[in-house]
Amino acid sequence: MEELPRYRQVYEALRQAISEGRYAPGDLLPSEHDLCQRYSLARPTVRKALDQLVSDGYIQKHQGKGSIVKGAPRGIGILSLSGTTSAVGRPDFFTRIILKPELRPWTEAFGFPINAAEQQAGCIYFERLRVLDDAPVFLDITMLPNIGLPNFTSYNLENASLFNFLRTQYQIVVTGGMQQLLAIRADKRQREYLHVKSGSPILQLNRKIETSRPGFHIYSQVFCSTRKYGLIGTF
Amino acid sequence: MEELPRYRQVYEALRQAISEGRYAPGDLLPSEHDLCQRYSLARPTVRKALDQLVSDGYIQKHQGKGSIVKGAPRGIGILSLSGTTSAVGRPDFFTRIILKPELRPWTEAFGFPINAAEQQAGCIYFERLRVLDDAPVFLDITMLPNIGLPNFTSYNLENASLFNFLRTQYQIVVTGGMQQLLAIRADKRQREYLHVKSGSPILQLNRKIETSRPGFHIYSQVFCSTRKYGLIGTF
DNA sequence: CCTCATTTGTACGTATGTATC
DNA sequence: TGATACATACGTACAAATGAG
Repeated sequence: MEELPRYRQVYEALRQAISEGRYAPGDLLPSEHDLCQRYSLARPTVRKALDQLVSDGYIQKHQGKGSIVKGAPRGIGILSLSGTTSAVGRPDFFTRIILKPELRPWTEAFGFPINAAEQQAGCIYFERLRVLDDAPVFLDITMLPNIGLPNFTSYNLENASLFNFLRTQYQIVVTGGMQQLLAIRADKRQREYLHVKSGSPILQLNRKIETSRPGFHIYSQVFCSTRKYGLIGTF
Repeated sequence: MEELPRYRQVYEALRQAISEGRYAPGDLLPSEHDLCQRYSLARPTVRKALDQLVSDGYIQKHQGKGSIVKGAPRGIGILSLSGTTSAVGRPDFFTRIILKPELRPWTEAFGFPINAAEQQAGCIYFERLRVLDDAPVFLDITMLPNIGLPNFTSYNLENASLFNFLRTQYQIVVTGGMQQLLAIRADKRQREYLHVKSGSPILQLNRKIETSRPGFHIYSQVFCSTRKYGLIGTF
């Protein structure tokens, strides 16, 4: 097991505390000075953790005042960095495999250009349905290049987060990405999986996800009915 | 005139260089060491600028390798922090006022709760249409509390960014926010302004924007036809 | 209105670890 | 293997905003 950096440990501890309500919205976090003492760290280290909390929307900082708790970002946070599973963060959220991972040639990558190495390696393709509260929420199509992923197709992704899976099995971590958003009319297949009526408007997300492995990208297309839940993001 | 922090100056310089193509996608930026010498700064300062470029999607960093230029984020970047005008960044993008700023009582704020001070102060309400390439793209409804904004309704927002306007006139800067995304069917009014057909799917964004002034929020609702352009964001 | 303690913001310098080539 | 480049972490100093008195 690998040790997290110290600033990350502080980040995780505070994030958890906020998520559990041990710090309520409107509260002030302990001052940077206090946190330094509490964790036996220097101020730049603590500040890095706090910066991360700000950019994730958990707190807001004001000079001369302190760090104000905003609370855990609500809703379905697929717009943020975390994978869908951890972003949604509800125990009744689960994943059903529609189409098991299989090897294919690349045809296209949701409008994103792919590089030569990816093209040459072929594509691992699979489809999943994300279900919340007994209702289908996301239809999720994923493609990734078949580069250095031994036995990928034989594993079971049923209820593991893809991002966790890549991290633990292959030491690949997500570092960022870009996404394009469209409003479309659901087609027949999407209607069936998402249980929406004919012609219903749904969201389409095309995502190109960067990883710690240079030149290795995850391409993902998500269809989402927003009738019950809107997608939520912070910035 | 106020001096920007040094890390911000470096950020702006590099951002501009990337936007203008002086560093092309795939290029390596100068190393942190080089940038330190070039700008006569210490490494933490340069690193802060680079961190910002990473989180804005301009570059990607890899340990042992360097900072790889990704290029300027493309498309209509309303999902990012910048205001719409600067995010779109095209000279043929402009703003038409549909409804001039007027004072109203608060009724609701796009589903977000508002605080007592905001409720008490009343609401400045206005509507704008954003046009690109002669085609309407956004219908933008904005509400903000009438707190410390003398003469706001008498100014002309026609082609000024709201965020720039608040910054220069009132020293209010945007620090972050949250947004909710929905796919909806365009109603009659939206169809007329956005020039879409009956029943067309469009995007609805509800945004609550935090500012440097504690307790002062901007509430904004954006309707967007994605037929020609998709919304783009990085994460 | 001013002062002062507190708190965050900016910036420096240094050291060591680790990934890449 | 070594040189280079980024990652983590420490300690220090001063500036600027806030809020209490």
